[in-house]
Amino acid sequence: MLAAITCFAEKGYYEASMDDIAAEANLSKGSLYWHFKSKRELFQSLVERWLQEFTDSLGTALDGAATASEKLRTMIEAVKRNAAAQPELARAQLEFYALAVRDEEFKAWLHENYLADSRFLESILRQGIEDGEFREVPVDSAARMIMAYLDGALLHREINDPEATASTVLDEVADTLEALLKV
Amino acid sequence: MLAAITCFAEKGYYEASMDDIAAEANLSKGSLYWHFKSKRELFQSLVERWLQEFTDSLGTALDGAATASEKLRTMIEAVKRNAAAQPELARAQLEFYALAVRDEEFKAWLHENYLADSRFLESILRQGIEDGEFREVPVDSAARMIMAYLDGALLHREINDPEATASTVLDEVADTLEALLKV
DNA sequence: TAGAATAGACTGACCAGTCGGTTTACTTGA
DNA sequence: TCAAGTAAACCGACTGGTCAGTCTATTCTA
Repeated sequence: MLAAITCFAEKGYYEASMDDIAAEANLSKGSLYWHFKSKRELFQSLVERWLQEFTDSLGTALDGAATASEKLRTMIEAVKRNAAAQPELARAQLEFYALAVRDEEFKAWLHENYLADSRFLESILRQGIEDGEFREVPVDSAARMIMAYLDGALLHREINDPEATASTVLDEVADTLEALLKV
Repeated sequence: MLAAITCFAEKGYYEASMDDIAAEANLSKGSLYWHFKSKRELFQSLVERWLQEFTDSLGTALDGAATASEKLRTMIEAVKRNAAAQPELARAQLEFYALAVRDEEFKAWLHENYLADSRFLESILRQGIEDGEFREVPVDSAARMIMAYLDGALLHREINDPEATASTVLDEVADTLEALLKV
């Protein structure tokens, strides 16, 4: 699976062949197909693991964060950790979004995660507003905004500034969000 | 080229074959290759036109807008008009981003546009801050934030809410930005 | 009648997925 | 203790299909 991430990130889903992946993994094609019944399934398990890891990482990240902006930062910290743990994954992620547009199953997975993250963000925002820490903005659209901003920033990094680390980009996101949300 | 947009939007770059496009255009493959020397070149001219149209649309959009938030709205209006004129294009756009990650020429085009749009947004933000209309935020990161938010919102629409029109999404973006930026 | 435009059969490369056979590691029972 | 058994894991040649791009022949059109 590591080999697959490497190949997909380097060449993209369509241009990475199963032969490439097998070679990268020092495996024969036959063995590769012993473990995964198709290219799609291989990609699918990659995504499954990625989504799972992110959810876990987010869940544990909540401990200890008290104020809403601390929670927000902690959440972005989790994104950072994930990005740092597997830098190639960011590219594979874009590939995945492009595929998901045409794949109902992938789309459903992403949507589920999207809803979960939305709710999570909304609760943070609600708390922040109640505590007088954040401005009074509609929590639903603000939550969507944060998620769009996050994904958009990582997307733009790929295109406009591949040298920048995800970490740097995410620090700016955190700062900007705080500057915009705080009273 | 319309046929190509349709096919790329429906199937994606790799799964849309030149035969598909020729059929959609009621043309033979030979004729298609008489007009475009390769699949990449065909896609390239699509993007070229799209970027050009957006730049034009933006340029003319400036007339009549006085305050910074009016200008911001006018700009988003331009994005809306473009999206409305060719709904399939939004999907092709995501496809294009995914390709651009691995194509230096495409990447350079996007980057150029990105820089131009950044500068434009920064000038709007600067004006808004000077006029006391917007809060005092760093204009460079705020400009990046707006662009990331815009692209992110359109991306998320594809995945999470394909039924929503680009128009609806962009209205929310405009409102949210105003709510966050205004003093 | 030249050359712009179209037609569609054809080629060659590539690649997902298969298949028959081999190796490795582990169990079992005499 | 070890030979036989077995199943997980591996190997890579092969197949069938697809598709970008080519080529030659034909039809408009000015």
